[in-house]
Amino acid sequence: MTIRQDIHNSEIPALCRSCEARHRGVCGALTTDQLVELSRHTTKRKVDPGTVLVSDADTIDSYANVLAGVVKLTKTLPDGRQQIVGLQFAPDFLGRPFKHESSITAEAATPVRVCAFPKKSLDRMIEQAPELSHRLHLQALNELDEARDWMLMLGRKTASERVASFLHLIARHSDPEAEISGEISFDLPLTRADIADFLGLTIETVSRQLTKLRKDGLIAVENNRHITVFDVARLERRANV
Amino acid sequence: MTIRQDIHNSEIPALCRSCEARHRGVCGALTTDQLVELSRHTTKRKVDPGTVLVSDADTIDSYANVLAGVVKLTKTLPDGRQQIVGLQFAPDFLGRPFKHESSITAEAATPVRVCAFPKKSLDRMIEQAPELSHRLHLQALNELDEARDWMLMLGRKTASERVASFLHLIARHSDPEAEISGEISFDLPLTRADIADFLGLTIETVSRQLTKLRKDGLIAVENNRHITVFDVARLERRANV
DNA sequence: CGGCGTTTTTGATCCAGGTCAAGGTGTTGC
DNA sequence: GCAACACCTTGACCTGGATCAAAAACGCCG
Repeated sequence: MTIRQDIHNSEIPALCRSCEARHRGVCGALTTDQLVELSRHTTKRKVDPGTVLVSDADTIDSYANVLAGVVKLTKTLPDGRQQIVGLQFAPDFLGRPFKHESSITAEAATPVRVCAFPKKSLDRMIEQAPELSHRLHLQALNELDEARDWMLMLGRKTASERVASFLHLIARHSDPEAEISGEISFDLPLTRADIADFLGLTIETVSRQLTKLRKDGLIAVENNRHITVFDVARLERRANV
Repeated sequence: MTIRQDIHNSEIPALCRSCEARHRGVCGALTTDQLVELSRHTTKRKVDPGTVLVSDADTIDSYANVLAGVVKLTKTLPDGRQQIVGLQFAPDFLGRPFKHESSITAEAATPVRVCAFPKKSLDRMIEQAPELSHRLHLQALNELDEARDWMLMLGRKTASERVASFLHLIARHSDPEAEISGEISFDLPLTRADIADFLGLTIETVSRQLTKLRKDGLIAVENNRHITVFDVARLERRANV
């Protein structure tokens, strides 16, 4: 008990408090025993933008929680055309349960902190902890819903609707509680190239659409990264959400 | 025991044998008790193409197994632009666990047989049968993988690659065991309009690309629906899978 | 079989967004 | 402070696929 308490008061809580934000992490679904076991194999890492966390060539042997930053999931055609197929924000879970190879590359889009643990240990725990399994199921369904919204965007929206949709997505993520109509500021977690790969456009088109939004007085841009949206509701209308 | 055996030999087995094909159905994960309970509220339906099974306006109060045919999941923008975001083949499970409203419309693309049961009953069983929950989790992950392949297609592939990808998808589905290189025939489960909504194109472009494939000697088309692919490997190369 | 609505194909034209090519703007290190 | 580099914007032009219009093929029913 003292030992457990010890661990619980030193390493694990820090790990878990961040995992637990917004109740989408993994740790809160585990018993103290499992946490102790897991923490033995856990490694926290801080990685720079551009670092590849999982390559589509690899076999997957670890999972991770995103503690801070944004991870982009990409797919690439043989000739280099690329598409971002998912964005993982803290505290999302990173990994593909029940499968040993990935067809997806995961790469840090911003400076990222992750907390990684071996697939084996967690897979064992999934079987024992229905609550954990349920959370992972929920995240999968959630990602599926997002992917489908995104498919509508990729298949049917115009360039200007796409860029507005993207800004709206980031705005909502940066402050989920924000007023529907009103002003909101945030830093873009992606470069223009990433935004283009996200939206299925080129960087030139993204840039032109941002310029248009700026000239229309809907947003302000500082240092290419910091965005202020003056009227979220109007942006949303442009996005055709 | 006799009663159970009775039921098991009359209604349920028929239902389950179809559900169970390719091990993606729901029934095989249930105990006999649960099957008996479920079968009390189960209704099989045969529906014509175009019938809406779930509307995005509705609240969801039932699940279903697709026993035969193809169901398309669509999203529509206010101005009518539409995108197919999922295709459910038999014996897929149809429904969104843990949520009471859908942002998606499910519509029969071909004549379809479904076996529907109330959400409530199954939700209760999910909690009691980890095996069932696990299967649904697997299907969700599977659909997520498919959605992401699809996003790459929608974001980055050309019209000709898209149409080839589509034919390849249907070919694989119609005979998963088929030779990689060789001939294969099948009926398209979708109209040109559906194919266009699937691929993010217009019907004219789909038609032109099919004509091109025909003129290139890669496929033959009879009655607008029956397709023969002469060289699956060559099609796959065109698709840039 | 022939008439009629629906679906598909084909053709002509147009335009949103891609491509190519400079030029700006920040950021980092010396 | 300024050189070097990475990133972003702007402009000119081009093209793949959309749009509009019409003809052809199919499917259904009397």
